[in-house]
Amino acid sequence: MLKRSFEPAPGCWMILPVNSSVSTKDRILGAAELLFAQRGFEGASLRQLTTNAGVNLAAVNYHFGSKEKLVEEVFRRRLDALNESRLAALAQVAGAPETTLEDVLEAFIRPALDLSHDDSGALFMRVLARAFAEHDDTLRQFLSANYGHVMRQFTAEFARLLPQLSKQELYWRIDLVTGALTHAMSGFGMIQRKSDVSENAHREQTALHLIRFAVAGLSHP
Amino acid sequence: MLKRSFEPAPGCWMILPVNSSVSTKDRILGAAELLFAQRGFEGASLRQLTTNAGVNLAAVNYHFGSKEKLVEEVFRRRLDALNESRLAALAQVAGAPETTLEDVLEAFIRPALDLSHDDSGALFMRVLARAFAEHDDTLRQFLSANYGHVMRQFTAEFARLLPQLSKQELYWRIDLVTGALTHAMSGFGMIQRKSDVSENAHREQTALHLIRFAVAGLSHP
DNA sequence: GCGGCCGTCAAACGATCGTTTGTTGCAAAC
DNA sequence: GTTTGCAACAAACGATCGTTTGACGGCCGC
Repeated sequence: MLKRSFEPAPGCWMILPVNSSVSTKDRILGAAELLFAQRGFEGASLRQLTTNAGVNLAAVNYHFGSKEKLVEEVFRRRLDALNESRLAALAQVAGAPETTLEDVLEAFIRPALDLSHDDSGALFMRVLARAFAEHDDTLRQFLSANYGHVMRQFTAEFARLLPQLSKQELYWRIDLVTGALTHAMSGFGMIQRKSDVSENAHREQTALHLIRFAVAGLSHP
Repeated sequence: MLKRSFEPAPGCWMILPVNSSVSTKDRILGAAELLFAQRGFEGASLRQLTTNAGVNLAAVNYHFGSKEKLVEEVFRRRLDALNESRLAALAQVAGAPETTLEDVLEAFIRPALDLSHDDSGALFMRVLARAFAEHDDTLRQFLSANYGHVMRQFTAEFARLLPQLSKQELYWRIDLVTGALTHAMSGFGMIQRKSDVSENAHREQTALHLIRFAVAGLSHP
């Protein structure tokens, strides 16, 4: 919207408004991520949200149209990048004869783990887990419509690597693995890393745990 | 409270007030379970809830004190019975030399699966999954204080059967299994049973899937 | 310098929230 | 017959919700 108004003069000096060290829109999105994670979509009020963001109450409806649209935008901002990374990682291994289950799972888990690196990314994982548990039809349709193809591509690759499983059996196992991963990523930090372990080493260990667990759950006889 | 007023004349004709085929309290609890599953704790209003239950708006605060206490009572009613069943089933196998991982997991999963048999029980599992995702401190403390000992007993038995795992490793795996099971039970019915399979057979199959998956996740090398 | 647009703001809108109040009907206790 | 206590009810409480409005100021193209 903001960018649209600059459209008549395309390219070049599109420095974006200089005063926006962090733009109002982004401040709202950041505050929304935090408050949605803490209080849920219904529990987070726009007044609390805009106060935390340091912007006017009306700014949400001005920039996003409604609270519901804001929720969608919070998801879109993160999931666009996340799923792009996942698909890129998957593309590097999909179809290759030497590809293992670990490789595919790594392509799925690693981008999410990287996202969880900074605090706000970890918060988003909580938001995502809440959304899963909500069983809200509007949100599920939005997620399915915009990102269903990612899940479908991964499923296809799993099916290739696990030809002995029936479709029914494969769906069951993927569903269970998804549950475990969502749960683990949203509770990230519950199993505290020891102070003598570096952040990087901790993430590496986490990825190992998740992948080994998922491999075992997917491929058991 | 209602029963207290009948206390002076104990026994015999305590038919309970005849008009209460279903008491007001239970009607509220039932409607709450449904509405909490559909709209969450914040999203469910007492007006909608009491309307669905066919009781007066003030009845909730009269019988339960507040909305928050009602939430706790919804959990207590189901979890008391559920965990009693789990502990009873665990007691039958815990410590025995011939006990397998499957036995312990069966003791944990079967009561929840039986609860999900009727619709309202399945709804409760959704409520439980939402509560997990909410990360609400009040609720978590309540759950931990009242039912933490169940998890602890099961963990101890898992530790006995998986002596090769470090404590850290065991916690990781139990956490992941918990996530998978919660996810699966809350989404119960997403993988539809075929019409030519009986309800009982479907439940049996579900239990098998869950247990095999959990065994693989817990005991992989 | 002027007009038009955009982002921000305080203020208010009607709706709905959880909770409280005061009354009524009714059955048990005395 | 009177008193007491419980349960249900309509009505209202103040607070807070998402959203809308209209005014104000700064920046652009002209």
